Amino acid sequence: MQEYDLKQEVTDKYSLRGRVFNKVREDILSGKYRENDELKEIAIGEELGVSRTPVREAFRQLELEGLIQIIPNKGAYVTGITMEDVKDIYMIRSKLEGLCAAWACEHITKEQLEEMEENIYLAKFHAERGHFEQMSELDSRFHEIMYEACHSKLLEHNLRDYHQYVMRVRKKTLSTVERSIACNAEHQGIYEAIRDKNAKLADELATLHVHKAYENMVKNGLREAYSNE
Amino acid sequence: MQEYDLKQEVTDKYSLRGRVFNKVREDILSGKYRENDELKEIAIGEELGVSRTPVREAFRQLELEGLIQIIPNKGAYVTGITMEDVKDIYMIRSKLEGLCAAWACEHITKEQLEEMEENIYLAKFHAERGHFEQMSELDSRFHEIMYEACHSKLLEHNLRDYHQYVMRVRKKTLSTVERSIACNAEHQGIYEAIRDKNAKLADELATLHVHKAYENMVKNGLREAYSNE
DNA sequence: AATCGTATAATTGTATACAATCATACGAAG
DNA sequence: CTTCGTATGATTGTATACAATTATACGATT
Repeated sequence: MQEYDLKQEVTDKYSLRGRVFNKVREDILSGKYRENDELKEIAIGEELGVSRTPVREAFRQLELEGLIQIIPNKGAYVTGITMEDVKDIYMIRSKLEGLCAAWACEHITKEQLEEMEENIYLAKFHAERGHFEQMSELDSRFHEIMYEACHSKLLEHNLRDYHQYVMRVRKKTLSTVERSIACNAEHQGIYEAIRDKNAKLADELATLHVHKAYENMVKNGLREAYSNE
Repeated sequence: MQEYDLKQEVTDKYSLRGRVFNKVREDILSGKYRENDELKEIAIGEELGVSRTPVREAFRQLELEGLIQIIPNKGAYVTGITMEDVKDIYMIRSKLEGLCAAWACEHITKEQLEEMEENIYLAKFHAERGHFEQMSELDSRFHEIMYEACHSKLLEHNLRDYHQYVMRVRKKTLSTVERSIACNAEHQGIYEAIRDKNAKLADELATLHVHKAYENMVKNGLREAYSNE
């Protein structure tokens, strides 16, 4: 698993296609490209200093991820994520994170448990002080540990994808001290359940955690969080 | 949504890349290519009478689907699906099909409900007579209707992907008269719950349905079902 | 003035040529 | 006999050329 990720990283770093893929993906998720924007192979290629070939290959991947839609002989158009999609993703994630937490009970390693504990400890510090950048990082990492610990490459892949999708939105959901503290407390609960090998509880708490995150986002105004400022 | 599917169909039919993608995907899922087989661009290209360019683009998509792994400057290797993966997929699907059924309660159309009813009626006929080919078709279609009816392009896409993944295995799970009849009865239950807008029940029944399918598969010997005869 | 058709430009689809990287085989040195 | 290094071949990565398709503009016709 680490091996695969390593390879992937190498690919992304050293192949032009990987660089194009990551760049365009980033630009779509960050909002640089907006819905229905047309992505032209030559333009993207020139911007990154590569020819059309790696751009095209990257486009095919982006299409499969659902970030762009390619109409044959016509062009590539940014699909974007609607508010409906965001809601759907949170609902799907709540189910899958529950499954993930339950599976993690069986497969998590001592090292992963220790990293979780450290993560929560550090997050407590930053949560109280409103260090939202660090909180976002720590939150991402907490979930990432769980994805790795569930020991299912399919579930891990699936959850990581969705996580990326809503990354931009998710950052905003941690932008209050109250939510940061509550979020970290929920992490603590999930951690303890996994540590105690209580799969049922871990499932419930992780499911609830994602629900809470979504509710908080809605409360704070999904519209503003979602639109590009 | 139909529009997208139509476009996709057109792409697959008329573009070389689409043809290559479908062909290789089919060959992997059908077991023609086995795990760790190396797929060479030139060989695949010659086999289908196309150049390397569309082959490479198809490979990038297959990589993202997780069906092959591309090692930079080395080659493309078939990943295959392990028995562990199959189990994971069924567990994931059981959760997501539940969600799908629940959402379908809100969004299903009269036409879709009618097609479900017809599907179940026809399946009863074939189930009792052991027409497994038709049963497999009908079963796929029943779930497909649900995917469309849930009105979430993300969930629909996700479930369809997994469905394809285990298609080959799934066919075998319907290879007894007893299971065919039980399966159809479960469909009937799900249909009625959706028809009555009982989301909670629909969720439970759909979740259980996938679990039952998996249990049946295990009982009938997952090993034989999975290996290539 | 409006509409249709054609010509031109722009863009994507595919094939091929070349560069870079990796695997293999063979021979020399120890 | 083993091992290392080099050379050769095979394969992938990228760029570019050409073909096919689509969009646009302009003029002719009604």
